[in-house]
Amino acid sequence: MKCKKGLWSPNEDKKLRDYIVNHGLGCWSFVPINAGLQRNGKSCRLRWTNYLRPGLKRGGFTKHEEQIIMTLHGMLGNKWSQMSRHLPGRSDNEIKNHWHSYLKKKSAKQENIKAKSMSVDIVNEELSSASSIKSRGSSLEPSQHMEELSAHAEPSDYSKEVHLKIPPKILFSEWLPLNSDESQEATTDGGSLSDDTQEGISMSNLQPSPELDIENSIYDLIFEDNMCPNFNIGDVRMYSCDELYYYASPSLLNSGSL
DNA sequence: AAGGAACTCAACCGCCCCAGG
DNA sequence: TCCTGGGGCGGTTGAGTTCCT
Repeated sequence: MKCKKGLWSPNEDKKLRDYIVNHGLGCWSFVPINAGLQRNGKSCRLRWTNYLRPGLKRGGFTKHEEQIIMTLHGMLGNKWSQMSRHLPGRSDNEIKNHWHSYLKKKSAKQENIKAKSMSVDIVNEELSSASSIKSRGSSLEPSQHMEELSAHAEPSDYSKEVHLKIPPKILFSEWLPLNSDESQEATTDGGSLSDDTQEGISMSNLQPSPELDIENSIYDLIFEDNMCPNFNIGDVRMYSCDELYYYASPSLLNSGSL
């Protein structure tokens, strides 16, 4: 069979998602055959883990997440899959991309600043020891050196600027049923997406573990209520309650959960 | 407004590990 | 013990998008 490459079409996504929801995760080599996809097993696995898997939190990384990645990278190196285990909802590929596109430079800059400040310390040390010999010391006090250095340094959290320019988004798995009508539609197409009593994998088994922070709490709330909207919802931390209400579905609001 | 540079991100490639025959 | 196939992982690519001059 000729294997297709390149971007996945919505139709292919639907086939893969339907198959896994109905049959669960098994041997990836059989998935494309059974699901009627002209893809290889690896491609299907990648598409599922990086894009279709429920619980994926897409969009901009928060400062907290970036901090975790920076720390973990210092400890683990390029162990992206291990890092992803510490960041619920983030795939290893996403973390890797973010590192290469942004955090690597940020990390390098921080290292550079650290190295500069260390060299300034050494220079100052030498100057102060020289001043004990000569009556005149350095023209610049150590604190002045640091001021000069920090004037050229990037703001320590300039990621904030990026987040303000491009508001981070949480993308609730687009394909999840928006309402019962869609679930019904899915049933006619081979099986219900939300029927826990059905044989095979159940949606409850696919849900992410609950997190305590507000972001994930709201995520869980919407996810568990099976009301994932087919649009990107702005990162809730960036919105006022009124704006959040604007995005949330009526049934969620009526539940009084928010 | 246009064109090039820089960036983002989905996806592929190739290597490695491990289990089963 | 060797071979083979599946799965996981990290590196890399390339198309699309955004930014900058």
